[in-house]
Amino acid sequence: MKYMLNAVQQKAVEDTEGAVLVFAGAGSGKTRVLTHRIIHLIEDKGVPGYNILAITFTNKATNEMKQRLSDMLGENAVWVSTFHSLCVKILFRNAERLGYTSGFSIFDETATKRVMQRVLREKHLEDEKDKDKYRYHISTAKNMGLLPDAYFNLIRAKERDAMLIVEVYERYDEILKENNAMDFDDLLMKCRELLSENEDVLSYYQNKFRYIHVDEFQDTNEIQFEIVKLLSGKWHNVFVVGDDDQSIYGWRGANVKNILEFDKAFPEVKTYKLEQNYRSTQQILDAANRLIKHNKSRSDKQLFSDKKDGVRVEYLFCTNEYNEVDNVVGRIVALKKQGYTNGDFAVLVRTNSLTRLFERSFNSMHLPYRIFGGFRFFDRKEILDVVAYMRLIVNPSDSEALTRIINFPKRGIGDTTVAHIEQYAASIGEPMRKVVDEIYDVPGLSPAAKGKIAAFNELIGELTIAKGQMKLKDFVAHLVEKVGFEQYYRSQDKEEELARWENIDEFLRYVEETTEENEDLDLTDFLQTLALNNEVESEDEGEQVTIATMHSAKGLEFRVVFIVACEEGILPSSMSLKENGVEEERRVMYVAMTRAQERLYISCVKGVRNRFNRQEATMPSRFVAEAEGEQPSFASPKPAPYGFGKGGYGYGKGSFGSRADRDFERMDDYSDAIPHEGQMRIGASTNNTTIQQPKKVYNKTTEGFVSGAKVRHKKYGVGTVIIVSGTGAGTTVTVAFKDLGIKKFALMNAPLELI
DNA sequence: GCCCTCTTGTTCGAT
DNA sequence: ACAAGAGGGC
Repeated sequence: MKYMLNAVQQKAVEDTEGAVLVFAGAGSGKTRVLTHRIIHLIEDKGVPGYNILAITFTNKATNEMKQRLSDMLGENAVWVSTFHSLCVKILFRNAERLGYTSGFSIFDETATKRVMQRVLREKHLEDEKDKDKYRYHISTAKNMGLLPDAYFNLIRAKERDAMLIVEVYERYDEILKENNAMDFDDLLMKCRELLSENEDVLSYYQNKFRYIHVDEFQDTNEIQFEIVKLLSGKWHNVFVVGDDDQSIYGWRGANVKNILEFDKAFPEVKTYKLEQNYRSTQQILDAANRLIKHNKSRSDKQLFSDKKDGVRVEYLFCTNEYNEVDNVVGRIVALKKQGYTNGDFAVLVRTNSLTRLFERSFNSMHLPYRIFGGFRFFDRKEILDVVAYMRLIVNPSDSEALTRIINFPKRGIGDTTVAHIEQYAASIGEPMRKVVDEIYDVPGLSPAAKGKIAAFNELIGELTIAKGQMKLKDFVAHLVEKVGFEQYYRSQDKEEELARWENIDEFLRYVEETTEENEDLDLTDFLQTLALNNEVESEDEGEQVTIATMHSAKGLEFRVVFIVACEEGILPSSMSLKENGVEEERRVMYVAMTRAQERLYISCVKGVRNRFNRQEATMPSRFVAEAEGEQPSFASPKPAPYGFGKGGYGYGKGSFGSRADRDFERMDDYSDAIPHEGQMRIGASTNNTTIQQPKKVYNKTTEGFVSGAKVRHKKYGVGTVIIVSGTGAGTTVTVAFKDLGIKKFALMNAPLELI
C-alpha cells in the first residue's frame, strides 16, 4: 500500500544515488518520503534491507519508522535506530579496541550526577553552588568532540575557572573509564573515535551501509555528522532530510550549519524543497509563518496548504494555572461532543514540570492520557536500584552501581565504611567490587563491618552464578527476591513505599514482556536497551490524550493541539534569554504550532502561576502576539528586563497594566470564537470545567498579591503575604503580621492594600 | 559508626 | 514538591 507522492517527493524518492538533501517543511511528508525511498530501494532496485541504514533522533521516531516499514514490507532487515543506539551497537562489538570491555555500563543522568558529586568531593568543591555547571561544560565539550586540552583552549579566554573546569572534566572521564562506563555523550564521541582509528571496523560498516538516511538532519551535531561522513565514505549514498526552522537542539550541540552547508561536505549534492504542507489548515500555517518570520537567521520559505476552510487559531488568556487547565479540559470535553476522540488531542508544554497539573486534572476527569517526555518509569529510584544490581553483575568495574546498592536495602554498612572501601580501591587501582570480594585483606575496618560486607559480597556472588544458569526473566525475578525488595518495602507499611514495590513488580512484568518478544535476550543487551529506552510504560488502553513536551512532540501530529503556558520566562524560557537563544525558543514554538492539523489553541496565564511552590506573576509570551500578527510591544533586541530568576521578579502594580488590560478585553472577544455556533459555553455543561468569565474586578484585586508581597491591613497594619490560594473571587491570602501572628483573609472582602 | 527526621535548595529541553 | 544535607539519638 503506497500513498500518493507529489512531484517533488517522487523525484527525491527516485534519486537514490549519491548525496541528496531534502529541505522538508513541517508536515510536508518527510517521513513518507523517507519510508518510500527505502521501499523503492528494496522493491524496485533490489537492494537488500541489511544494506540500508536509517537514523532518527528519538526512539519514538525509530519505532514509527520501523512500524511503517513492516506495514509495507513485512519482515525486513533495514537497520533503523537512533544515533545513540547505533553507536552503542557498534561500540559493544568493538569495545576492546577502545580499552573497554563489552558489557560496559551506560551512565544515565542519575549516575553521572553521582560521579560528578564524587569528583567535586575529591576536589573539595562541595560548596560550589552551581554543580550542574561542570556537567554542562563536559557535555558541551563532548558534543563538540573536544577532549579536555582542546576544550581548555576554547574556553580559557572567557571562563575564569577554565583550568578547574577542565580538571573536573579529566577526573570525571577518568572515573568513567575506571567504571568501564560511558555517558550518553561518550557513546557518540567514542564511536567516532573507533571508526576513525580502526580501518577494518570502519570498512566493515562502510560496506554494510550502502544507503544511509538521516532524519531531522538539522538536529545533528558535529560528531553525528562526522559519523555519517565516515560511514558513507565508501558508497557516498547519503539521504538527509531536515528543516532549519525546526532546529531545536542547539543546546545539545546541534549545528544548523550541517544542513545549511551540507554541500561543503558533499559538493555533488542534489537538493529538493518540500513546501506543501499536508497536515495543517492554512489558518494554522499562517499563524506559524507569522511567528517564524521574526527569526533573522533562516532560509526563507513559506508553507502552504490546500486546506483553506479551517477555523481560526484561538488564544486563551487565563487567570491562573488551574483556570488554564479547566479551559483546556473544557474544550476537550466540548470537542468530544463534536466527534473528536481522546487520541485527537495533545497538550504541549515547554517543561516537564508543567505536565503535573494536567495529569491531576485528567485523572480526576477520568480522561485517559499518556505522557511523552517527562520522567521515565526507569528513572524511579526503586527501578534504578534493581538495575544497579544488574549492572554490577554484568560489569564488576561499575563502582557507581556498587555504591548505590551496597547499603540498599539497609545492611548496616554506613557512608564511612563505603568511603573507606572507595579510597582503598583507588589506592590499589582496582574496582570496589574486587575490594569487596577480598574484604578480609583490607586494613582499617572493624570485624563487624567486614562481616556485613562479606554478606553483601556473598549475595552478589550468588546472583552472578544464578545469572549464568537462568533465563533473563527468571534471573531478574530471582534477584528481586534474593535482595529482598518486597520485604523491605512492605515492612514499611506506608502507601508510598508500597507504591515503590508495585513499580518493581511492574518492572518484572516489563522484563517478562520484553523477553517474550526476544527469547534469548541476554542481560547485557537488556541493560543496553534499557539505558536508551525512553518509552514510558503505558498499557495502551486505546484512545488517550497526549501530554508531551514540545521537544518530544516533534514529528508527531494531532487534530487538536493546545500549547499551554505560553508565558515570558517559560516560552521563551528565562534560561534562553541570556544565551541569546530566543530564536531557538521561537522555533520550539513553531514546532509546537505545526503539530496541529485542524485546531490550535495557544494559551497563557496572565496573572499568577505557582512555580517551585511559590507564586510568580506571569505575562503572555511575546510569541503569542507574534503569532497573532501584532507587533509585540515588548520584544526588543535587548535582553528583556524581566525573567524568572531566583526569587522571581516583581510584578509591579500596573507596570504592564495597559497591556494586561488589553489582553483581558481580547479574551472577551475570543470567548465567542469557540467553534461551531455556541456548541460550547463551557461551564454550564461540566461541573469541573468552567471557562473563565473575565471579571475585571477581582482580577484587578488579586494582581500583585503574591507571596512575599508587603501589604497593609486596615486593622492589623503591615504584614507579609505568605500563602495565596484559591482562584478568582475565591482567592484567600495568608498574611503574617509582625506582632499579631498569622491571619487568613478572603481577598475580595479584606481591607488589604499592597504597599 | 549508623539510622532517623527535619530542613533546605532546586528544576529548560533528550539520548 | 523531592532529594540531599544536617543534626540528634542509639
